[in-house]
Amino acid sequence: MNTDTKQRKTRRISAEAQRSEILDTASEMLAKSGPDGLSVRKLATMLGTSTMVIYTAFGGKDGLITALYEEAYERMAQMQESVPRPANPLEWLARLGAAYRRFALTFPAYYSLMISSTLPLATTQSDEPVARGIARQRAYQSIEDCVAACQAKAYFDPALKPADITAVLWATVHGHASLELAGFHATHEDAERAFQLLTRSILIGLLTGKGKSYWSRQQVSP
Amino acid sequence: MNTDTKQRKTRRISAEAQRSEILDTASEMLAKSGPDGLSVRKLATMLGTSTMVIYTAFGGKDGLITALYEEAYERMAQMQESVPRPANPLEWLARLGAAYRRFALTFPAYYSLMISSTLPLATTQSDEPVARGIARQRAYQSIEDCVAACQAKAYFDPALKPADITAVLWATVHGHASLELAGFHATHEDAERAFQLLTRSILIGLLTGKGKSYWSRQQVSP
DNA sequence: CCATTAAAATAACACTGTTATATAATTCAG
DNA sequence: CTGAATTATATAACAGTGTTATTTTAATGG
Repeated sequence: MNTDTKQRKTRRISAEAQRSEILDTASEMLAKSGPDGLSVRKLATMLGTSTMVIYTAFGGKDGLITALYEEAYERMAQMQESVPRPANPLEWLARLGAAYRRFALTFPAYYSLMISSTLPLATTQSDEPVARGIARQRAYQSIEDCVAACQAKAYFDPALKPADITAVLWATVHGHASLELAGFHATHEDAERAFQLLTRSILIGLLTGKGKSYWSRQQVSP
Repeated sequence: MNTDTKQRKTRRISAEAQRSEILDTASEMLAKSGPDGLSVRKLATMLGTSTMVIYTAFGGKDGLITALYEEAYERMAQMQESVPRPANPLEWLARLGAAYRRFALTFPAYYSLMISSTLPLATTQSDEPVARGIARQRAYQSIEDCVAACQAKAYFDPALKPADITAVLWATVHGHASLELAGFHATHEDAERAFQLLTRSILIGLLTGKGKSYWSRQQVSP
């Protein structure tokens, strides 16, 4: 019988355990010092190792940031999926929007990493960009499903392209979260009021007659 | 008579001319290589001088970026102010929103600099942040005036805080521009359709009954 | 006209990401 | 189980960055 049954260990711990250990420390660094404060050398020193372990595990800083990027979308996807799904898709949509904002405010470093266009975009080949697209897709899935449900109930115009509605909703919550994180609003109450006005307005603007009647009924007597 | 009538020249050209010469080259660099590609050393080499001239003129890279930041808001303000102002404020508002998007698409480097929160924010004292606030104020002025005009005509609910409406409109166009620049939309047509749907929806959602009647009249028979 | 002063060039410092080389540990074959 | 091949780590060096201290140069004012 072969001895391959014993688990392969590279050095002391498995490669994946080391990968996640690096990622954990890197995410701390990211949350504390921001994307610019993330240093491969500091990270290695903080881990008590050499810089090479980051290179063997992630290929370099770009690979590390890409991994953090995917981690950010993973967390976003989890937060979106953990939103309770009420019977009515309009209520679901409102909760999804609130969850998006909550994610941005809870993990500002991850969020700013997600939206920063100054990333290693055109890196090697069509390899990492694809993986990035997959990670994003899961985060978008909930809102796409919700839009489809709203159109199925004719709350939104079924003639509209679902992707267009999704883009509109995404731009709405993203625009607010981006401004709020940038310190646009003086107080938290101002930000809260603006978010409420924004989400209610875009909903009203998108709703059909059937959607509006349901919405107003809910608004009046909740 | 004194010899002070001759214009004081520091070296070869005036300090302000040198400042703008540096800023011009820096903006080219910014537009070509993005905020990360902006290097003090490369800039000095490109100018045929030493790095010290940037330090004497701007105090360092942070000061240079702050100057570019103000330049960006200056251009944004000019683009907003150059928008023709029709008699009806709703049409004006639509054109202001289109101008915002046009600015982002025309000067993506300046725009990404404006919205990048990873800037030398808490730098020295309460000196540069104030100047930054002033530069922003001018860019916001047009939309604030427009909102006030819309509320005066009761197109928007006069009971609402003008700042809230402004924040909503700003988040809307900013959210779309940010997503479009990040490559969210596959084609230009998709982006165009999404922008139209977004701006029309937010307007409809914000308008009062009086505003809606005017808007639909315009939409039907333009 | 010369002494003072301010600016620019030069060189050095502390840092960054990355890579080439050498060392150590692990794996695999016999 | 032992020796050879492989792989990961550590070390050191390279090219680049922003910044600062020092020296040199130019412009100013008495």
